[in-house]
Amino acid sequence: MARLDESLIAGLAPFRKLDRAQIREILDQSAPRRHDEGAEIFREGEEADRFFLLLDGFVRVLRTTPTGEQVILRHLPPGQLIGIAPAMGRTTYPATALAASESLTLAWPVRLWSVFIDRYEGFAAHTLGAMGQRFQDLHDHVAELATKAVEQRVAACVLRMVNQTGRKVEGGIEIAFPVTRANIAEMTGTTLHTVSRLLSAWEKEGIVESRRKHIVVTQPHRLMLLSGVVG
Amino acid sequence: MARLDESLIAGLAPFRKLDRAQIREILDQSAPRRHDEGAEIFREGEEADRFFLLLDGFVRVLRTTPTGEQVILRHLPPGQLIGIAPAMGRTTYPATALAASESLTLAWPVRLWSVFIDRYEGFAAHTLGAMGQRFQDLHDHVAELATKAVEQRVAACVLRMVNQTGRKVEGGIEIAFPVTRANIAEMTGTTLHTVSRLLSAWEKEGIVESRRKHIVVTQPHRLMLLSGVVG
DNA sequence: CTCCGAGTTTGCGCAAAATCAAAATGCGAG
DNA sequence: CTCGCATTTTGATTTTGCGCAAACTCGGAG
Repeated sequence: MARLDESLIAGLAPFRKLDRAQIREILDQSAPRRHDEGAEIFREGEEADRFFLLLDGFVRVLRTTPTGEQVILRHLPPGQLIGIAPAMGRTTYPATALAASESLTLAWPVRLWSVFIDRYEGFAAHTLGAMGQRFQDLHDHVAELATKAVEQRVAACVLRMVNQTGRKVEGGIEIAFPVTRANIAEMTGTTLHTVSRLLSAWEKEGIVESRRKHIVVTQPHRLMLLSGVVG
Repeated sequence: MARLDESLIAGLAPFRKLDRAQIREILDQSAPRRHDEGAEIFREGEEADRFFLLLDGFVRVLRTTPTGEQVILRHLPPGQLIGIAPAMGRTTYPATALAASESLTLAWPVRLWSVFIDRYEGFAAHTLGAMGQRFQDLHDHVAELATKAVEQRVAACVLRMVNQTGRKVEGGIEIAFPVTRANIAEMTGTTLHTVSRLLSAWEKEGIVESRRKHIVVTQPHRLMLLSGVVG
Protein backbone atom coordinates (compact mmCIF):
# COMPACT_ATOMS: atom_id res chain seq x y z
CA MET A 1 0.00 0.00 0.00
CA ALA A 2 3.03 2.28 0.01
CA ARG A 3 2.38 2.69 -3.69
CA LEU A 4 -1.19 3.66 -2.99
CA ASP A 5 -0.35 6.25 -0.38
CA GLU A 6 2.12 7.91 -2.64
CA SER A 7 -0.42 8.01 -5.45
CA LEU A 8 -3.19 9.51 -3.40
CA ILE A 9 -1.87 13.02 -3.62
CA ALA A 10 -2.10 13.06 -7.40
CA GLY A 11 -5.25 11.02 -7.63
CA LEU A 12 -7.63 12.77 -5.30
CA ALA A 13 -8.39 15.82 -7.39
CA PRO A 14 -12.14 15.11 -7.39
CA PHE A 15 -12.12 15.29 -3.62
CA ARG A 16 -9.93 18.35 -3.32
CA LYS A 17 -12.38 20.29 -1.25
CA LEU A 18 -12.93 17.63 1.36
CA ASP A 19 -11.46 17.35 4.82
CA ARG A 20 -9.43 14.42 6.06
CA ALA A 21 -12.37 12.66 7.68
CA GLN A 22 -14.49 12.82 4.56
CA ILE A 23 -11.68 11.44 2.44
CA ARG A 24 -11.25 8.56 4.87
CA GLU A 25 -14.99 7.90 4.64
CA ILE A 26 -14.83 7.70 0.88
CA LEU A 27 -11.72 5.58 0.78
CA ASP A 28 -13.20 3.14 3.27
CA GLN A 29 -15.96 2.37 0.82
CA SER A 30 -13.65 1.80 -2.09
CA ALA A 31 -11.93 -1.30 -3.33
CA PRO A 32 -8.39 -0.68 -4.61
CA ARG A 33 -7.45 -2.62 -7.72
CA ARG A 34 -4.24 -3.17 -9.56
CA HIS A 35 -4.35 -3.63 -13.33
CA ASP A 36 -1.51 -5.04 -15.39
CA GLU A 37 -0.61 -3.35 -18.61
CA GLY A 38 -3.21 -4.32 -21.18
CA ALA A 39 -5.73 -5.53 -18.59
CA GLU A 40 -9.38 -4.73 -19.10
CA ILE A 41 -10.95 -2.47 -16.50
CA PHE A 42 -14.42 -2.60 -17.98
CA ARG A 43 -15.85 -3.57 -21.31
CA GLU A 44 -18.26 -1.92 -23.71
CA GLY A 45 -21.78 -3.23 -23.25
CA GLU A 46 -21.21 -4.70 -19.79
CA GLU A 47 -23.58 -3.71 -17.07
CA ALA A 48 -22.16 -0.54 -15.58
CA ASP A 49 -22.10 -1.44 -11.90
CA ARG A 50 -18.98 0.41 -10.76
CA PHE A 51 -17.11 3.60 -11.32
CA PHE A 52 -13.41 4.16 -10.78
CA LEU A 53 -10.88 6.73 -9.79
CA LEU A 54 -7.58 6.31 -11.60
CA LEU A 55 -4.85 6.80 -9.02
CA ASP A 56 -1.82 5.84 -11.01
CA GLY A 57 -1.02 4.73 -14.53
CA PHE A 58 -2.81 5.53 -17.78
CA VAL A 59 -6.03 4.22 -19.20
CA ARG A 60 -6.90 3.82 -22.86
CA VAL A 61 -10.57 4.21 -23.73
CA LEU A 62 -11.58 2.47 -26.90
CA ARG A 63 -14.51 1.31 -28.88
CA THR A 64 -14.82 -1.70 -31.12
CA THR A 65 -16.72 -1.18 -34.34
CA PRO A 66 -19.26 -3.71 -35.62
CA THR A 67 -16.64 -4.91 -38.08
CA GLY A 68 -14.08 -5.51 -35.37
CA GLU A 69 -11.72 -2.59 -35.73
CA GLN A 70 -10.69 -0.81 -32.58
CA VAL A 71 -10.67 2.93 -32.23
CA ILE A 72 -8.82 4.53 -29.37
CA LEU A 73 -10.96 7.42 -28.21
CA ARG A 74 -8.85 8.84 -25.45
CA HIS A 75 -6.10 8.41 -22.92
CA LEU A 76 -6.80 9.31 -19.33
CA PRO A 77 -4.14 10.41 -16.84
CA PRO A 78 -4.18 9.78 -13.08
CA GLY A 79 -6.76 11.71 -11.10
CA GLN A 80 -9.59 11.11 -13.54
CA LEU A 81 -12.85 9.41 -12.76
CA ILE A 82 -13.60 6.68 -15.26
CA GLY A 83 -16.61 4.57 -16.01
CA ILE A 84 -19.02 7.32 -15.04
CA ALA A 85 -21.54 6.41 -17.72
CA PRO A 86 -24.10 5.39 -15.07
CA ALA A 87 -24.04 9.00 -13.88
CA MET A 88 -25.40 9.89 -17.28
CA GLY A 89 -28.21 7.47 -17.13
CA ARG A 90 -26.55 4.60 -18.98
CA THR A 91 -26.89 1.14 -17.61
CA THR A 92 -24.03 -0.28 -19.64
CA TYR A 93 -20.55 1.02 -20.34
CA PRO A 94 -20.43 2.76 -23.71
CA ALA A 95 -16.74 1.99 -24.29
CA THR A 96 -13.98 -0.29 -23.13
CA ALA A 97 -11.19 0.78 -20.78
CA LEU A 98 -7.79 -0.89 -20.81
CA ALA A 99 -4.79 -0.14 -18.65
CA ALA A 100 -2.23 1.44 -20.98
CA SER A 101 0.40 0.90 -18.34
CA GLU A 102 0.32 -0.83 -14.99
CA SER A 103 -2.40 1.05 -13.17
CA LEU A 104 -4.00 1.51 -9.84
CA THR A 105 -7.67 2.35 -9.39
CA LEU A 106 -10.22 2.69 -6.67
CA ALA A 107 -13.60 1.18 -7.46
CA TRP A 108 -16.97 2.01 -5.97
CA PRO A 109 -20.32 0.36 -6.53
CA VAL A 110 -22.46 2.58 -8.68
CA ARG A 111 -25.09 3.19 -6.00
CA LEU A 112 -22.54 5.33 -4.15
CA TRP A 113 -22.48 7.79 -7.03
CA SER A 114 -25.58 9.63 -5.97
CA VAL A 115 -24.46 9.48 -2.35
CA PHE A 116 -21.20 11.19 -3.27
CA ILE A 117 -23.00 13.80 -5.31
CA ASP A 118 -25.35 14.61 -2.47
CA ARG A 119 -22.88 14.48 0.33
CA TYR A 120 -19.61 15.89 -0.88
CA GLU A 121 -19.37 19.43 -1.99
CA GLY A 122 -17.49 20.02 -5.19
CA PHE A 123 -17.85 16.45 -6.38
CA ALA A 124 -20.60 17.20 -8.87
CA ALA A 125 -18.88 20.35 -10.04
CA HIS A 126 -15.63 18.50 -10.56
CA THR A 127 -17.39 15.82 -12.55
CA LEU A 128 -19.17 18.29 -14.79
CA GLY A 129 -15.92 20.12 -15.35
CA ALA A 130 -14.23 16.91 -16.38
CA MET A 131 -17.07 16.10 -18.74
CA GLY A 132 -16.76 19.54 -20.27
CA GLN A 133 -13.10 18.93 -20.87
CA ARG A 134 -13.84 15.60 -22.50
CA PHE A 135 -16.41 17.21 -24.76
CA GLN A 136 -13.82 19.72 -25.79
CA ASP A 137 -11.36 16.95 -26.55
CA LEU A 138 -13.86 14.97 -28.54
CA HIS A 139 -14.82 18.03 -30.56
CA ASP A 140 -11.15 18.64 -31.26
CA HIS A 141 -10.70 15.05 -32.23
CA VAL A 142 -13.61 15.12 -34.68
CA ALA A 143 -12.44 18.39 -36.18
CA GLU A 144 -8.98 16.97 -36.57
CA LEU A 145 -10.10 13.79 -38.25
CA ALA A 146 -12.40 15.73 -40.52
CA THR A 147 -9.97 18.35 -41.73
CA LYS A 148 -6.36 17.37 -41.27
CA ALA A 149 -4.16 15.25 -43.49
CA VAL A 150 -2.63 12.10 -42.10
CA GLU A 151 0.76 13.52 -41.20
CA GLN A 152 -0.86 16.42 -39.36
CA ARG A 153 -3.13 14.07 -37.45
CA VAL A 154 -0.30 11.86 -36.32
CA ALA A 155 1.78 14.87 -35.32
CA ALA A 156 -1.16 16.29 -33.37
CA CYS A 157 -1.73 12.93 -31.71
CA VAL A 158 1.86 12.61 -30.56
CA LEU A 159 1.80 16.18 -29.31
CA ARG A 160 -1.39 15.58 -27.39
CA MET A 161 0.13 12.61 -25.60
CA VAL A 162 3.22 14.63 -24.86
CA ASN A 163 1.18 17.47 -23.45
CA GLN A 164 -1.00 15.24 -21.32
CA THR A 165 1.65 12.96 -20.01
CA GLY A 166 5.06 14.16 -21.12
CA ARG A 167 7.95 13.97 -18.70
CA LYS A 168 11.26 15.66 -19.27
CA VAL A 169 14.23 13.43 -19.94
CA GLU A 170 17.66 14.32 -21.22
CA GLY A 171 17.36 15.22 -24.88
CA GLY A 172 13.61 15.81 -25.00
CA ILE A 173 10.19 14.95 -23.63
CA GLU A 174 9.04 11.36 -23.44
CA ILE A 175 5.55 9.92 -23.46
CA ALA A 176 4.99 8.37 -20.07
CA PHE A 177 3.20 5.19 -21.11
CA PRO A 178 3.82 2.49 -23.70
CA VAL A 179 2.53 3.37 -27.17
CA THR A 180 2.90 1.22 -30.24
CA ARG A 181 2.66 2.35 -33.85
CA ALA A 182 -0.56 0.40 -34.02
CA ASN A 183 -1.98 2.38 -31.08
CA ILE A 184 -1.25 5.65 -32.81
CA ALA A 185 -2.83 4.30 -35.96
CA GLU A 186 -6.00 3.46 -34.01
CA MET A 187 -6.15 6.97 -32.63
CA THR A 188 -5.55 8.74 -35.90
CA GLY A 189 -7.56 6.57 -38.22
CA THR A 190 -4.70 5.36 -40.33
CA THR A 191 -2.53 2.24 -40.58
CA LEU A 192 0.49 1.23 -38.58
CA HIS A 193 2.47 1.20 -41.80
CA THR A 194 1.88 4.85 -42.42
CA VAL A 195 2.59 5.75 -38.81
CA SER A 196 5.83 3.81 -38.96
CA ARG A 197 6.88 5.63 -42.12
CA LEU A 198 6.13 9.00 -40.58
CA LEU A 199 8.00 8.30 -37.37
CA SER A 200 10.96 7.03 -39.36
CA ALA A 201 10.97 10.17 -41.46
CA TRP A 202 10.73 12.35 -38.35
CA GLU A 203 13.53 10.42 -36.72
CA LYS A 204 15.69 11.06 -39.78
CA GLU A 205 14.85 14.76 -39.43
CA GLY A 206 15.83 14.66 -35.78
CA ILE A 207 12.37 15.57 -34.55
CA VAL A 208 11.76 12.44 -32.49
CA GLU A 209 13.57 9.39 -31.19
CA SER A 210 11.76 6.14 -30.69
CA ARG A 211 12.50 2.76 -29.35
CA ARG A 212 9.79 0.16 -29.26
CA LYS A 213 6.64 1.21 -27.42
CA HIS A 214 8.44 4.34 -26.49
CA ILE A 215 8.68 7.81 -27.99
CA VAL A 216 10.79 10.82 -27.11
CA VAL A 217 10.11 14.12 -28.81
CA THR A 218 13.30 16.11 -29.18
CA GLN A 219 11.97 19.10 -31.14
CA PRO A 220 8.36 19.71 -30.10
CA HIS A 221 8.16 23.00 -31.98
CA ARG A 222 8.82 21.29 -35.29
CA LEU A 223 6.06 18.79 -34.54
CA MET A 224 3.76 21.70 -33.87
CA LEU A 225 4.56 23.13 -37.25
CA LEU A 226 3.74 19.77 -38.83
CA SER A 227 0.51 19.45 -36.90
CA GLY A 228 -0.73 22.66 -38.44
CA VAL A 229 -1.82 24.39 -35.25
CA VAL A 230 -0.08 27.38 -36.75
CA GLY A 231 -0.66 28.67 -40.25
CA MET B 1 -47.14 33.49 -30.26
CA ALA B 2 -49.43 30.86 -31.70
CA ARG B 3 -46.34 29.30 -33.12
CA LEU B 4 -44.74 29.27 -29.70
CA ASP B 5 -47.68 27.67 -27.95
CA GLU B 6 -47.88 24.92 -30.50
CA SER B 7 -44.18 24.24 -30.12
CA LEU B 8 -44.20 24.00 -26.38
CA ILE B 9 -45.52 20.50 -26.31
CA ALA B 10 -42.58 19.17 -28.27
CA GLY B 11 -40.00 21.42 -26.70
CA LEU B 12 -40.52 20.99 -23.00
CA ALA B 13 -38.99 17.57 -22.55
CA PRO B 14 -36.49 18.81 -19.93
CA PHE B 15 -39.39 19.94 -17.79
CA ARG B 16 -41.54 16.89 -18.25
CA LYS B 17 -41.91 16.21 -14.57
CA LEU B 18 -43.06 19.68 -13.62
CA ASP B 19 -46.53 20.91 -12.89
CA ARG B 20 -48.23 23.74 -14.73
CA ALA B 21 -47.27 26.40 -12.21
CA GLN B 22 -43.62 25.49 -12.29
CA ILE B 23 -43.56 25.56 -16.08
CA ARG B 24 -45.14 29.00 -16.03
CA GLU B 25 -42.50 30.13 -13.55
CA ILE B 26 -39.72 28.98 -15.84
CA LEU B 27 -41.25 30.41 -18.97
CA ASP B 28 -41.75 33.77 -17.30
CA GLN B 29 -38.03 34.06 -16.85
CA SER B 30 -37.20 33.20 -20.43
CA ALA B 31 -36.83 35.35 -23.48
CA PRO B 32 -38.22 33.78 -26.65
CA ARG B 33 -36.15 34.35 -29.78
CA ARG B 34 -36.69 33.70 -33.44
CA HIS B 35 -33.70 32.83 -35.62
CA ASP B 36 -33.71 32.95 -39.40
CA GLU B 37 -32.14 30.14 -41.31
CA GLY B 38 -28.39 30.56 -41.11
CA ALA B 39 -28.53 32.98 -38.18
CA GLU B 40 -25.99 32.65 -35.43
CA ILE B 41 -27.34 31.72 -32.01
CA PHE B 42 -24.00 31.88 -30.26
CA ARG B 43 -20.42 31.85 -31.39
CA GLU B 44 -17.38 29.89 -30.33
CA GLY B 45 -15.26 31.85 -27.87
CA GLU B 46 -17.99 34.29 -26.87
CA GLU B 47 -18.71 34.71 -23.20
CA ALA B 48 -21.26 32.05 -22.36
CA ASP B 49 -23.90 34.14 -20.64
CA ARG B 50 -27.06 32.33 -21.71
CA PHE B 51 -28.37 28.88 -22.37
CA PHE B 52 -31.22 27.97 -24.67
CA LEU B 53 -34.03 25.54 -25.16
CA LEU B 54 -34.68 24.75 -28.80
CA LEU B 55 -38.44 24.77 -29.26
CA ASP B 56 -38.70 24.48 -33.00
CA GLY B 57 -36.36 24.14 -35.93
CA PHE B 58 -32.92 22.59 -36.11
CA VAL B 59 -29.57 23.81 -34.94
CA ARG B 60 -26.20 23.07 -36.47
CA VAL B 61 -23.29 22.98 -34.06
CA LEU B 62 -19.97 23.65 -35.68
CA ARG B 63 -16.42 24.50 -34.99
CA THR B 64 -14.03 26.55 -37.06
CA THR B 65 -10.48 25.29 -37.25
CA PRO B 66 -7.49 27.60 -36.92
CA THR B 67 -7.10 27.39 -40.70
CA GLY B 68 -10.66 28.46 -41.33
CA GLU B 69 -12.38 25.25 -42.29
CA GLN B 70 -15.69 24.53 -40.69
CA VAL B 71 -16.59 21.21 -39.19
CA ILE B 72 -20.21 20.44 -38.43
CA LEU B 73 -20.21 18.53 -35.18
CA ARG B 74 -23.85 17.83 -34.75
CA HIS B 75 -27.45 18.67 -35.51
CA LEU B 76 -29.87 19.18 -32.68
CA PRO B 77 -33.62 18.61 -32.92
CA PRO B 78 -36.32 20.50 -31.02
CA GLY B 79 -36.52 19.81 -27.30
CA GLN B 80 -32.77 19.96 -26.73
CA LEU B 81 -31.00 22.33 -24.39
CA ILE B 82 -28.16 24.11 -26.17
CA GLY B 83 -25.32 26.26 -25.04
CA ILE B 84 -25.01 24.46 -21.73
CA ALA B 85 -21.23 24.76 -21.63
CA PRO B 86 -21.44 27.04 -18.58
CA ALA B 87 -22.99 24.14 -16.71
CA MET B 88 -19.72 22.35 -17.27
CA GLY B 89 -17.63 25.11 -15.89
CA ARG B 90 -16.81 26.83 -19.17
CA THR B 91 -17.00 30.58 -19.35
CA THR B 92 -17.05 30.72 -23.13
CA TYR B 93 -18.96 28.70 -25.71
CA PRO B 94 -16.79 25.92 -27.10
CA ALA B 95 -18.56 25.82 -30.46
CA THR B 96 -20.80 27.88 -32.68
CA ALA B 97 -24.53 27.26 -33.11
CA LEU B 98 -26.38 28.26 -36.26
CA ALA B 99 -30.05 27.84 -37.07
CA ALA B 100 -30.17 25.16 -39.76
CA SER B 101 -33.75 26.13 -40.46
CA GLU B 102 -35.91 28.91 -39.12
CA SER B 103 -35.88 28.25 -35.40
CA LEU B 104 -37.46 29.23 -32.16
CA THR B 105 -35.61 29.21 -28.84
CA LEU B 106 -36.09 30.25 -25.28
CA ALA B 107 -33.09 31.90 -23.68
CA TRP B 108 -32.22 32.18 -20.00
CA PRO B 109 -29.37 34.05 -18.35
CA VAL B 110 -26.80 31.59 -17.19
CA ARG B 111 -27.26 32.38 -13.50
CA LEU B 112 -30.61 30.61 -13.65
CA TRP B 113 -28.92 27.33 -14.46
CA SER B 114 -28.06 26.49 -10.89
CA VAL B 115 -31.48 27.69 -9.77
CA PHE B 116 -33.15 25.28 -12.18
CA ILE B 117 -30.91 22.45 -11.06
CA ASP B 118 -31.72 23.07 -7.42
CA ARG B 119 -35.38 23.74 -7.78
CA TYR B 120 -36.77 21.53 -10.48
CA GLU B 121 -36.71 17.84 -10.08
CA GLY B 122 -35.56 15.89 -13.08
CA PHE B 123 -33.85 18.83 -14.68
CA ALA B 124 -30.35 17.72 -13.72
CA ALA B 125 -31.10 14.13 -14.61
CA HIS B 126 -32.45 15.13 -17.99
CA THR B 127 -29.35 17.18 -18.69
CA LEU B 128 -26.98 14.42 -17.72
CA GLY B 129 -28.92 12.00 -19.87
CA ALA B 130 -28.68 14.33 -22.82
CA MET B 131 -24.97 14.72 -22.26
CA GLY B 132 -24.58 10.98 -22.18
CA GLN B 133 -26.35 10.75 -25.49
CA ARG B 134 -24.09 13.37 -26.99
CA PHE B 135 -21.01 11.54 -25.74
CA GLN B 136 -22.31 8.43 -27.40
CA ASP B 137 -22.84 10.33 -30.63
CA LEU B 138 -19.41 11.90 -30.55
CA HIS B 139 -17.79 8.54 -29.89
CA ASP B 140 -19.69 7.13 -32.84
CA HIS B 141 -18.64 10.04 -34.97
CA VAL B 142 -14.97 9.61 -34.11
CA ALA B 143 -15.12 5.87 -34.68
CA GLU B 144 -16.80 6.48 -38.00
CA LEU B 145 -14.29 9.03 -39.22
CA ALA B 146 -11.44 6.84 -38.07
CA THR B 147 -12.49 3.58 -39.65
CA LYS B 148 -14.98 4.04 -42.44
CA ALA B 149 -14.39 4.85 -46.08
CA VAL B 150 -15.92 7.98 -47.53
CA GLU B 151 -18.99 6.39 -49.05
CA GLN B 152 -19.82 4.65 -45.79
CA ARG B 153 -19.38 7.86 -43.85
CA VAL B 154 -21.66 9.81 -46.12
CA ALA B 155 -24.25 7.07 -46.04
CA ALA B 156 -24.08 6.93 -42.24
CA CYS B 157 -24.38 10.70 -42.07
CA VAL B 158 -27.49 10.82 -44.23
CA LEU B 159 -28.99 8.00 -42.22
CA ARG B 160 -28.27 9.77 -38.97
CA MET B 161 -30.08 12.86 -40.15
CA VAL B 162 -32.97 10.76 -41.35
CA ASN B 163 -33.20 8.97 -38.04
CA GLN B 164 -33.02 12.11 -35.96
CA THR B 165 -35.27 14.28 -38.01
CA GLY B 166 -36.85 12.25 -40.76
CA ARG B 167 -40.47 12.79 -41.64
CA LYS B 168 -42.45 10.48 -43.84
CA VAL B 169 -43.51 11.78 -47.24
CA GLU B 170 -44.93 9.95 -50.19
CA GLY B 171 -42.13 7.93 -51.70
CA GLY B 172 -39.76 7.92 -48.76
CA ILE B 173 -38.41 9.76 -45.74
CA GLU B 174 -37.20 13.31 -46.05
CA ILE B 175 -34.69 15.21 -43.99
CA ALA B 176 -36.59 17.94 -42.22
CA PHE B 177 -34.12 20.79 -42.58
CA PRO B 178 -32.11 22.24 -45.45
CA VAL B 179 -28.84 20.43 -46.12
CA THR B 180 -26.41 21.22 -48.88
CA ARG B 181 -23.76 18.94 -50.32
CA ALA B 182 -21.22 21.22 -48.70
CA ASN B 183 -22.86 20.67 -45.30
CA ILE B 184 -22.60 16.94 -45.67
CA ALA B 185 -18.99 17.32 -46.72
CA GLU B 186 -18.29 19.30 -43.54
CA MET B 187 -19.82 16.59 -41.42
CA THR B 188 -18.04 13.71 -43.06
CA GLY B 189 -14.65 15.25 -43.65
CA THR B 190 -14.70 15.08 -47.40
CA THR B 191 -15.34 17.48 -50.28
CA LEU B 192 -18.62 18.64 -51.76
CA HIS B 193 -17.54 17.20 -55.11
CA THR B 194 -17.31 13.71 -53.72
CA VAL B 195 -20.62 14.08 -51.90
CA SER B 196 -22.27 15.25 -55.08
CA ARG B 197 -20.93 12.29 -57.04
CA LEU B 198 -22.13 9.87 -54.38
CA LEU B 199 -25.61 11.35 -54.21
CA SER B 200 -25.84 11.29 -57.99
CA ALA B 201 -24.81 7.67 -58.05
CA TRP B 202 -27.34 6.81 -55.36
CA GLU B 203 -30.02 8.71 -57.21
CA LYS B 204 -29.23 6.66 -60.32
CA GLU B 205 -29.60 3.54 -58.17
CA GLY B 206 -32.94 4.77 -56.90
CA ILE B 207 -31.78 4.94 -53.29
CA VAL B 208 -32.39 8.65 -52.79
CA GLU B 209 -33.99 11.61 -54.50
CA SER B 210 -32.65 15.08 -54.01
CA ARG B 211 -33.48 18.57 -55.00
CA ARG B 212 -31.32 21.40 -53.87
CA LYS B 213 -30.86 21.61 -50.11
CA HIS B 214 -33.29 18.79 -49.82
CA ILE B 215 -32.96 15.02 -49.61
CA VAL B 216 -35.50 12.22 -49.61
CA VAL B 217 -34.36 8.69 -48.88
CA THR B 218 -36.46 6.20 -50.76
CA GLN B 219 -34.67 2.99 -49.81
CA PRO B 220 -33.22 3.37 -46.33
CA HIS B 221 -32.27 -0.28 -46.07
CA ARG B 222 -29.92 0.00 -49.03
CA LEU B 223 -28.26 3.04 -47.45
CA MET B 224 -27.80 0.97 -44.32
CA LEU B 225 -26.02 -1.66 -46.32
CA LEU B 226 -23.74 0.98 -47.78
CA SER B 227 -23.04 2.50 -44.37
CA GLY B 228 -21.62 -0.79 -43.18
CA VAL B 229 -23.63 -1.11 -39.98
CA VAL B 230 -24.15 -4.67 -41.03
CA GLY B 231 -21.33 -7.03 -41.93
C1' DC C 1 22.33 -19.27 -26.19
C1' DT C 2 18.73 -19.86 -29.19
C1' DC C 3 14.19 -19.55 -30.46
C1' DC C 4 9.99 -17.15 -30.96
C1' DG C 5 6.80 -13.66 -31.38
C1' DA C 6 5.42 -9.01 -30.99
C1' DG C 7 6.54 -4.90 -32.87
C1' DT C 8 8.65 -2.35 -36.66
C1' DT C 9 10.49 -1.12 -41.21
C1' DT C 10 10.28 -0.80 -46.15
C1' DG C 11 9.06 -1.38 -51.15
C1' DC C 12 5.64 -1.48 -54.67
C1' DG C 13 1.29 -1.04 -57.13
C1' DC C 14 -3.26 0.44 -56.98
C1' DA C 15 -7.62 2.46 -55.89
C1' DA C 16 -9.92 6.13 -53.75
C1' DA C 17 -10.59 10.65 -53.31
C1' DA C 18 -8.65 15.35 -53.57
C1' DT C 19 -7.72 19.00 -56.67
C1' DC C 20 -8.26 21.63 -60.78
C1' DA C 21 -11.37 23.34 -64.15
C1' DA C 22 -15.57 24.39 -66.26
C1' DA C 23 -20.22 24.15 -67.19
C1' DA C 24 -25.03 23.61 -66.02
C1' DT C 25 -28.98 24.34 -63.15
C1' DG C 26 -32.21 26.53 -60.07
C1' DC C 27 -33.90 30.16 -57.22
C1' DG C 28 -34.85 34.66 -55.85
C1' DA C 29 -34.52 39.69 -56.57
C1' DG C 30 -35.47 43.43 -59.24
C1' DC D 1 -38.59 38.03 -67.73
C1' DT D 2 -33.93 38.33 -66.94
C1' DC D 3 -29.94 38.65 -64.37
C1' DG D 4 -26.86 37.12 -60.85
C1' DC D 5 -25.53 34.17 -57.39
C1' DA D 6 -25.45 29.96 -54.97
C1' DT D 7 -25.52 25.27 -55.60
C1' DT D 8 -24.68 21.26 -58.07
C1' DT D 9 -22.77 18.38 -61.68
C1' DT D 10 -19.25 16.40 -64.38
C1' DG D 11 -14.69 15.43 -66.48
C1' DA D 12 -9.62 15.12 -66.35
C1' DT D 13 -5.60 14.82 -63.67
C1' DT D 14 -2.88 14.16 -59.60
C1' DT D 15 -1.94 12.82 -55.11
C1' DT D 16 -2.37 10.30 -51.09
C1' DG D 17 -2.08 6.69 -48.33
C1' DC D 18 -3.79 1.86 -48.02
C1' DG D 19 -3.18 -3.19 -48.97
C1' DC D 20 -0.10 -6.70 -49.56
C1' DA D 21 4.23 -8.84 -48.94
C1' DA D 22 8.46 -9.63 -46.95
C1' DA D 23 12.25 -8.75 -44.05
C1' DC D 24 14.17 -7.21 -39.88
C1' DT D 25 14.92 -6.24 -34.76
C1' DC D 26 14.45 -6.38 -30.23
C1' DG D 27 13.44 -8.62 -25.85
C1' DG D 28 12.07 -12.27 -23.17
C1' DA D 29 11.19 -17.36 -22.22
C1' DG D 30 13.01 -21.67 -21.89
